[in-house]
Amino acid sequence: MTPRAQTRDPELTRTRILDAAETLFVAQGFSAVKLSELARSAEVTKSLIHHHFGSKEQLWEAVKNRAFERYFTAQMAMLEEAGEPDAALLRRSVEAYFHFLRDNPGVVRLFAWTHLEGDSHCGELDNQLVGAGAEWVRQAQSRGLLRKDINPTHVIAMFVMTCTQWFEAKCHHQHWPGMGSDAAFLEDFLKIFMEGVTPRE
Amino acid sequence: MTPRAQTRDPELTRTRILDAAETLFVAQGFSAVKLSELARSAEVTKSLIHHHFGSKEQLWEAVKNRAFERYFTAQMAMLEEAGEPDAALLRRSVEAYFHFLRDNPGVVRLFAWTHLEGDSHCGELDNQLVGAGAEWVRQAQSRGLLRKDINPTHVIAMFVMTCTQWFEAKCHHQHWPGMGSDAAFLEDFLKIFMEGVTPRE
DNA sequence: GCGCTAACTGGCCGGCCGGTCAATTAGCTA
DNA sequence: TAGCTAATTGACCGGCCGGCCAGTTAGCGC
Repeated sequence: MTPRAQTRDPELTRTRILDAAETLFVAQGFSAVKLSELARSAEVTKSLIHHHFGSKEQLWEAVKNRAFERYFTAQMAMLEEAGEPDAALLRRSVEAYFHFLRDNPGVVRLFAWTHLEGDSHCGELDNQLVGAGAEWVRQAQSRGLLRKDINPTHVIAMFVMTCTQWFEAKCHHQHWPGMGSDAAFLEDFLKIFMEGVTPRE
Repeated sequence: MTPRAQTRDPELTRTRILDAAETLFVAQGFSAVKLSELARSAEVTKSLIHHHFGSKEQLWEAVKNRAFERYFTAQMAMLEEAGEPDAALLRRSVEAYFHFLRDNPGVVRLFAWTHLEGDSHCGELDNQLVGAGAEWVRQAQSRGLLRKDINPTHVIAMFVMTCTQWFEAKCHHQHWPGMGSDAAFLEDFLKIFMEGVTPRE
């Protein structure tokens, strides 16, 4: 390791390590990543990683925490700018979530790795999000905008899970005969979903 | 390794290794599994694993192939006993798929690991399944049992993905406020889904 | 300037990883 | 029963893994 610029910037170093680690962890998962590879990719020494993060496990935690905080704040922002419940809000929320995942494939994979690890921490993080979403559904139900015989949390869960799986298992179903594009699938999902949650007179 | 029963049974040995490997791979993923641990768990020497399967990668392939073949034949059987299209068949298929995944949690995790690896092989395997399912949807559409303005493959994909994600990300959403049981979620999903695919007059 | 703290380096280590190999032996065939 | 094949063993290997540590030095407070 030839000594880099004579200047020290611990904060920058931390983020350089975090960025490189996120890239590698997202791509390969925790145990497949080698610290030596990570050090090379972040252009730092292995010792520096230990200096800043203690151990590989702790670094993994730091990567997850940072990513999920980003996810959480982004979702919170989307939720807040949603405004008053009206008939089209649910549709717009689904579209927004779908596009968010499409534009942040790393988040999807990070979620998937943590699911497989059985790590429920990130799930707890969006209790607030889901709670708020479910509350909105409840209001819409009482106003007669959505059918009343469905658990509000299940409405949120259903579209969140469909969007997530669409991107998580893309490699699996993208070659299925007759499968359409992102946009085409979203459109068909919304047709079924919106029709399914609309109250019948 | 104290020599086991004096009897040799290569076929049994193979399946013992495969079984132990499946358990460990399902639980930890490919790279986190150590051959030494696997050997201990299968009550076999490490060398024997290499003798029968060549390498860790080849063993992983063998595990996946066996599991997906089991999955495939089980699904094929379900498809064949489905019989003639009628209004309730789609509902029964969703329930059957949901219960299959509930009773075979290993399959769900195996799918998830392969998705993260970007392995599309298992996805190709069920092209037949999806093709047959989509064909059934198409027939139901032309008979007026299902609405016609939706891509048949997307109908299949939608319930497959929802069921999969429900079990794959259980640790994530099981503590969400208001989230119900397996049965309650399935019920609500079916309410929305069936209502969404039913034609409107 | 002076000295302290912490960022940073490079060399090192014990352990264990996946894999190999020569030797042994069970079980089948003729 | 002799002989061959392949299942099975245990000792062994090179490599590299995560982690440690003694030493160097930049930057900041005084």
